[in-house]
Amino acid sequence: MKAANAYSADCPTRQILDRVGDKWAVLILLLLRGEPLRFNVLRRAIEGISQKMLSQVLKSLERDGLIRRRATPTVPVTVEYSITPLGATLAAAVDPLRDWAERNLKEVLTAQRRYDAQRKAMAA
Amino acid sequence: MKAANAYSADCPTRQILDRVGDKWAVLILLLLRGEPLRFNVLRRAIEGISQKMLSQVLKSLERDGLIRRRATPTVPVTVEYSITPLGATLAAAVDPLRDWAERNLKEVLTAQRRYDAQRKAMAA
DNA sequence: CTGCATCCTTGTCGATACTG
DNA sequence: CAGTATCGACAAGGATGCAG
Repeated sequence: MKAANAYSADCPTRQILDRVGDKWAVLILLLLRGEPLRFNVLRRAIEGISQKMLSQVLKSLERDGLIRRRATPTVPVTVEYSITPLGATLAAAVDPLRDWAERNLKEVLTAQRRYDAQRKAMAA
Repeated sequence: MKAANAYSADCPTRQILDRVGDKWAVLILLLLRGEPLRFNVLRRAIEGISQKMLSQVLKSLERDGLIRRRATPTVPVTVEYSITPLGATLAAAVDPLRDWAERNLKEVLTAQRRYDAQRKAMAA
């Protein structure tokens, strides 16, 4: 009931959370689930991501074996990113979370307002 | 406006991901699922978290309505954190992710080694 | 025991410019 | 088109000390 279910620094949950914790990574994974996409298509699909971040995260996802990069030597080059079977299983595991977000965001926002209002009242 | 399946900055998925992206928050949520816990118990259960971070994240979780804080006016004061029904549903949504982590961490690590080895070979 | 305030180091990330 | 390189601003996060 206590120390038994502690979370050591190297437990799988924490290692994966470090990656899923990257919001960009998850968004990319979800987008690629539908079909392979090109660099600039992803860039435009994800509002606010910089080209540096996109490049970085794509590389990281490829390293983890979650997506695959395929360059075709046209001029100029075109590069397609696609999800791997492993990546697809992760995306599926993220689905419940996305569903939860859509169903409960409003309630979370309400709780925040309540909390803030109460704190403000106490300050006064 | 954006493409049909783009992720705008204010979509629920991104807002929740910003919170779940906090690895500490998720760990705390999972720990509290079992039973209410005190501050220092949590601190010890989560290897490597600083007291500052713990304090910060707990407050944030409370604000979001995901956990509840209850102080009993003993001397010295003792504080218990417990999960709310809303928080419990989020924890449940995170479960598939934790399962995925445990089942697939090894494969991810393998992919990383493969990737690194290949890059090293190309550098040479 | 449970925190908040302060300082300070470190890393993160956007902006910009340039290459194949 | 698809990146890499560099710089600088900014914020996250650890350490410490103090308070309720």
